[in-house]
Amino acid sequence: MQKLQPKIKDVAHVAGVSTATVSRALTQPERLSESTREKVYEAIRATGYRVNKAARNLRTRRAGAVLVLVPNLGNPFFSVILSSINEVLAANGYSVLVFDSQQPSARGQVVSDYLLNGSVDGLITLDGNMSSAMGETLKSANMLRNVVFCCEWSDEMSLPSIRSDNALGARLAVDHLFSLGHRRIGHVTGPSDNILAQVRKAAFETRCAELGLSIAPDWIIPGDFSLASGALAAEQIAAMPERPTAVFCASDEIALSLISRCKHLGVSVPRDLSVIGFDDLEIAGFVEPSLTTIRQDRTRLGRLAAEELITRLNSVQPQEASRIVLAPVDLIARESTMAIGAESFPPNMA
Amino acid sequence: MQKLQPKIKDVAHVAGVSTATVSRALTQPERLSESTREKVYEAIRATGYRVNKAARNLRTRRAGAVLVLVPNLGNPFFSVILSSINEVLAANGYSVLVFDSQQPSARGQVVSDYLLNGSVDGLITLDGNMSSAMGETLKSANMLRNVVFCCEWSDEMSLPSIRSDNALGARLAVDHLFSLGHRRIGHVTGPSDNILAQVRKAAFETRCAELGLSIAPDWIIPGDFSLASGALAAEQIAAMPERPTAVFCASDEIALSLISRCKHLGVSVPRDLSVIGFDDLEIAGFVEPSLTTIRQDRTRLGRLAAEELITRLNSVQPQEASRIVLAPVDLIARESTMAIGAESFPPNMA
DNA sequence: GAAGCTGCTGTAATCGATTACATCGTGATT
DNA sequence: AATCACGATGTAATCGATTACAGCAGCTTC
Repeated sequence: MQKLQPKIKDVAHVAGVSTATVSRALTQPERLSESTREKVYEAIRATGYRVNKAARNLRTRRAGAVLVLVPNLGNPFFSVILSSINEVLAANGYSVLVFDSQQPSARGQVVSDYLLNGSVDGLITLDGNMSSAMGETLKSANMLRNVVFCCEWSDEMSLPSIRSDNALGARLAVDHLFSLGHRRIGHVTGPSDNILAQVRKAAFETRCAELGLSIAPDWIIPGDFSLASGALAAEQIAAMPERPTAVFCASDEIALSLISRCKHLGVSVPRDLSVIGFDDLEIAGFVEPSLTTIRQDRTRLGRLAAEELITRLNSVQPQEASRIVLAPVDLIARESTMAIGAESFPPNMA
Repeated sequence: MQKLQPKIKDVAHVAGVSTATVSRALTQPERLSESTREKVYEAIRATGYRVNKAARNLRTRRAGAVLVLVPNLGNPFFSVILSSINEVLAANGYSVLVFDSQQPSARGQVVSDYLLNGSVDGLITLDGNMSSAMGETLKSANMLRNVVFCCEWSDEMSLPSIRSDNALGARLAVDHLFSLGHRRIGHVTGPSDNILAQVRKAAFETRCAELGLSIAPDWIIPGDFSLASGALAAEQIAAMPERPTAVFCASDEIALSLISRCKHLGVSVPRDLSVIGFDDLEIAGFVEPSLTTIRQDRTRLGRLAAEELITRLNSVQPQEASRIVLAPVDLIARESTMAIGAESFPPNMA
C-alpha cells in the first residue's frame, strides 16, 4: 500500500499557499512573486506532484492530444511521417493518438467519437478517403477548423492539406525517362480510388501527351501500391508482345518487387527495362540495382502537417479554410534507369 | 455560432429522467427497466449527446488509453506490431497513444509524465532499454502492474514480456545452414546494447559450438540492424581472405542490403555466400533472390501484448509479476541460402 | 490624506460526468 | 396487516484542477 498521488491541495498545504497560487505557478509563473514561486516549486518537488490531466482537461475544455488517422499502419511509408508528426506535437505539449483507419471496428463511429467526446483537440489524417458522414460530423462539432490532411486529401472537402507535388513528380519521372531516350513508357498505378494514384496517373498521361508519346492502353497497368501488385505487373509486362522500354511505378514498393520479379522472368533491369519508383523509401538506395525514384520528403510532410495543425489550434481567428502546401519532390537518379540502347555490364559479370 | 455539446443534464431533461439514470443507461444498461432505457437512448439520439471523456476520466480515475513506446517509429519492423496492438486495444475501448522513445525531448520525463498524470492506464513498450529512473517512477506510481514488454525486454526488470523465441530462431538459422553443408558461418549482429542482438548472438555462438563449428573472430561482424550496417558488413566480408560460406544476419534489413552490396562487389548470393535474415519483413519474399529468414509473427506479438495488458488492467488481484510469453518463430527457406557446392544457374542466365 | 493603481494572493464557483445513499412502489412472507 | 426484500430511480457529493472575482498592501498622485 502506498500514498495516493498528491493533489494540488497537498502542494498548496506544504507550500503554505492557496491552490490558486499553485495552479498559477504551473500555468502562468510570471504572475507570481519570485519567492512564492520558488516555495511552490519546492513543494512540488517535495511532494512529487503531477497535475491530473483529466481534471485539467475537464476544466480547460482542451485535451492536449491530437488524433492521427493512418490508412494501414503496417505500411512502412507512413511510419516516418508518423514519427515526425510525433516529434513536433510532443515538442508542443500534445500527445499523439493513432488510429488505423482500415480497422474493422466501425471506423466512422470510432473516429468521430474521438473528436466529439473531447479526447482530442484536432485531427491529422493521412487517409484521403474521408466519408461524407464524417465530414458532417466534423462540421457539426465545429471541428473543421482543426483538421489537416497530410499526403493524401479529398477534393470534396476543402480542408488544409500538406502534400507532395505529385504531378511534378510524375512529370519529372517521365522527363527523366524521355531524356534517356525512352519513347515507350508504361505506368503501374496505385488503387483507382486513391487520390494520389489518380493524380500521378493523370500527370503521367498529360506529360506523355505533351511529349508526343503514344501510350498503348495495356502499358497502363492497374496496381495498388503493394509489393504484390508490382510482382503481378512484372508478369504482365514480361508477357507483352510489345513491351514498353521503361515503366513509371506509382510507389517504390511496386517498383522494387517489379524489378525482382523481372529478374526472375529473364527481363533485366535496367538493360531491358528501366524502372522508376515513387517515394524514396530508405531501402531504395540499398537494393541492387538501386532504385531511381521520386523522393518525397516524408519528414517534412509530417512536420508541416503538425505545425499547420498547431497553428490552427492556437489561433483564435479562423485561418484560411483550405490552405494547400505543396512539398517539393526530387528525382533521385540511381541504377534502375538507363539510356536506351546503352551497353552496360552488370558489375557481377565484369 | 452553434449550440454547445449537449451534456448529460440535457439528455436527462429530454428523456424526463435524472442524470444518474442517463449515466446508468450508458454504463450499466441492464440495471434499468427497458422502457426507461429506450427513452434515454432516444434522447441521446435526439440530442446527439457524447460523453465527455475528461469528466468521465476524472470521476472514474481511469484514462481509457494506453501508451505504446516505440524505439524509432520510422522503422518498418514496428509498424505492423503497432497496428495489431491498435486493433486489440481499440476493440476493447482503449485509445492508443504512441511515443517515439528515441525522441530528443527529455524522454524519461515525458514518458513518466504520461504515466503519472493519469493520461494513460498502462504502457506497452517495444523498447527494452528502460532507464532505471523510469523503473523507479513506475514503481512509486504503483504502475508496475500495468506495464508489458513486447519484442524487447529488460533483464533487470521483472515485468511481463511477450517476445519471440530468439534463441530458437538463431538455432534454426544455424541448423539450416549446417544441414546445407555450411561449416564456416558468420554473423552480423545488432547493436551491442540491444537485448535481442545479445540473445541472438549468444544463441548463435552456442549452437555453433554444439555443432563443433569454429567461428573465426572476424566472422562476427558488429552491426545495428540497419540497412547501412548490412552494406558495411558486405564490404568487410568481401575483403576477407578467408570468407565464411554463409552468414546469419540479426535482421532482415541487414540481410537485404548485405545481399545487394555483395552483388555489387561480385560476391554472388547464394552461390558464393548463403544469407539468412531475421524477422521476415514483407519485402523478404519479394526480392531476388528472395530471402531465407526467421519469421517473427509480429501480428501475434502485438496482439498478445495488448491482450496481456488488458487482462492486467481489468483484473483486481495482481497477476503473475513477470510472465514471459514466447511466441514461436519459423524458418522460412527461400532462395538466399543453398547447399554448399551445389551448382546453380541464376534464372536470368538459363 | 484620500483616491486610485498595481501587483500579489485567496475564496469559491465551475467543468461534466459517476455513484453512494436515500426513496419509493410492489409483491412476497409471516 | 405488518414486515421485508428488491428493483428502479432520484439527490447530491465527488473527482482535481482552473479562474473570475475579491481583498489587501504598498505606492503614486494631487
